[in-house]
Amino acid sequence: MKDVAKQAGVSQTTVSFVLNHVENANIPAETQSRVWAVIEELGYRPNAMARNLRSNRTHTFGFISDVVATTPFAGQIIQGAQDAAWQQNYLLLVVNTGGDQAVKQAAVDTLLERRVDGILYATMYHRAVFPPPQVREVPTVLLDCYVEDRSLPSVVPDEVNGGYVATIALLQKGHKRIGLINNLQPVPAMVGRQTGYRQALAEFGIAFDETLVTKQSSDPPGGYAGLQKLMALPTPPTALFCFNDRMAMGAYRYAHENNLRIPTDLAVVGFDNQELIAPYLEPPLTTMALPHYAMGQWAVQHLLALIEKPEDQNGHSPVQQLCVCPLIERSSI
Amino acid sequence: MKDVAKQAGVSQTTVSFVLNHVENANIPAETQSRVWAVIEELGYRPNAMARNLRSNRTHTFGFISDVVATTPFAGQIIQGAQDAAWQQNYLLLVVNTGGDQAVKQAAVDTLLERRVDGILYATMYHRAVFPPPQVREVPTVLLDCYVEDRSLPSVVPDEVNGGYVATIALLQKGHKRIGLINNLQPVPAMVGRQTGYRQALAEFGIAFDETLVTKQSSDPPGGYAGLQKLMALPTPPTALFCFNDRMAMGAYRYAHENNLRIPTDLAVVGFDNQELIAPYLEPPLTTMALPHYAMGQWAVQHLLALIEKPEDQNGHSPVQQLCVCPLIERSSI
DNA sequence: CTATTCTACTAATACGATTTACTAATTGCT
DNA sequence: AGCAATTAGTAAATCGTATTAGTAGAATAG
Repeated sequence: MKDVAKQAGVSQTTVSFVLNHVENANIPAETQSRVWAVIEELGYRPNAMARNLRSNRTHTFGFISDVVATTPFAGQIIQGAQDAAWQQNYLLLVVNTGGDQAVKQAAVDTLLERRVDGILYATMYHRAVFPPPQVREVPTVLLDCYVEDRSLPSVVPDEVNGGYVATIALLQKGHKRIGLINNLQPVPAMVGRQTGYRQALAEFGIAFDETLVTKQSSDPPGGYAGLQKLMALPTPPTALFCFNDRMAMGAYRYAHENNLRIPTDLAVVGFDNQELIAPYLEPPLTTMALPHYAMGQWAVQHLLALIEKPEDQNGHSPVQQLCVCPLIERSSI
Repeated sequence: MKDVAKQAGVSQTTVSFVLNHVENANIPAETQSRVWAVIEELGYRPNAMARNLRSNRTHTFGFISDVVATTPFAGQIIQGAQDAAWQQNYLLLVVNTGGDQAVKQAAVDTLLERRVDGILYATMYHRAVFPPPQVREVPTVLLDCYVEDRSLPSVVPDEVNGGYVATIALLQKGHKRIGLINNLQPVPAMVGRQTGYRQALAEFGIAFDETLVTKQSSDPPGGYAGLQKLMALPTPPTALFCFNDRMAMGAYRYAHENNLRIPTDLAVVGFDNQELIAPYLEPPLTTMALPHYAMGQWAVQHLLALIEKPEDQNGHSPVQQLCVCPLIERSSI
């Protein structure tokens, strides 16, 4: 910067002013273009560290997650966050902890040392978390997770609505007996989707039949076993809502092996819209998409809002945002 | 730091010395523990920006990629890089360009402004790239990609060996007619794997039969069509090597529909070890894994080497590292 | 007993920006 | 013409650390 100043015949202060487009610095256009020309000529690149040190802003967010970056499930979370951040001239410092509590702690410490302007704390699937307390030293938003006492802002999929929409789609095709192959673990997705399922049934005046829901491991074998069990019922279902696409994959297998035609004999809707599975099943699977990209975006935008106008926050309890899961229609219902 | 110094009754310099475990500073153990105690007490956290500014090292690498973070294909690349970096006290600043050249340019500029110690330039799949020339201002390694003139170090999968190993696995089971459903685009993976396939055949004294290789789109329909074509041959193959698991998925479908039992009537080996597909096909698919994690690790380690001892590099042309693809044995051969 | 080395520190500077407070020259207004 | 306001800048302080060059006193060597 000193060199630029010398070469342009101005002070270093002036260079800083033109570089930052300072409004009331009264630098005439002519001088400005002279400075810019020298900047170009010397290939000057401002030093972000010095700038950050002085202005006490890094334009960087920490992105902490268990294993998000790794999995085929939630890469879009990062993508959404990154895109939104990039648009506002922010960058993401990502660290995957692998679920290790000590690493989580160390990660938060490192990020705070580096003076990130905020923290995104993400998980691979929707669940409760217990982040290290230091995250509260800086604006933080939870991504695809939440704390029990809701003392931090969070964004998660609207599981209830997801279950509702999926079931409604089946009901609208005239189905009256709809099986639900749910997850074993009582995670929010499992509980929420079943709630939505019941809401939809109620809306169509159909009584909830406990025998139509079965809990299985959340993989293809689970889906296979689930459908097997449901088809053994006195009045088997004509439609099926699976907790996820992998289970739907197993259900498909059972259907094929037992000459059940999809969607004629059995309509199927999945969940997750797994890009490697759903479109390629035979027939292509109708399923609910998780709004990973949108959640990532929302998290960054909210973080920015918290930073720009913290006063908006005053008095309100931290936002707990729900993102809707869109129905992806293919050919299985 | 000043506050710590005051409270501990020493100079700021001394605090800095104990903080950094400076060897020949002759700070007696007693003073050191006094300082540490105050650090603890005040909850002092060093300011990385100031430190970086002074020492001109950020302990940060830029990770630029087209869409790596996003895809279910290569998330492990990031994971490997991140783990290796974390171990050496480095963090990753990731930016996904979405393949846009202007964004790529801007990304490099931003990272250089932030004075990253090095750049990792990654792609979703093995191919040639043309990174912005400024990456050369700082140590850079190409990840899962390379430049035509080999003027930058790179690490990519050993495609030839991969094709070779896959084919050998089939040959060792006694197969003599092995079909190859390859990709349409002449990418390194397509060319390399076919080369390996031919090498393996040659080693077993089997003549290359052009009619046994077909090029198809790299998705399940492509695999389906490919197998269909091969089975129409006068002497159809008894084994099949697919360019990837998704094509193998399509081949499976054709096999099932035509009462070809796997592996009895037809042995199949895929490529990619796609975690959502390969283990869940019926029977589980034997396939080649891409060494994404290992490549990410290697890239970071090489970057560190370039930084620590740049002199090792003198005279040598940039390393072009190949990583072997391990065979993942399941039940399809 | 003096000269040297060692121990345990500290003062001051530099890293590369941003920002505040100031000034000299010009312009505007009555 | 005389004073205020505006224009076009600049000097200097500051952000929080690392590091160099030193220093006062104690220990050791000759």
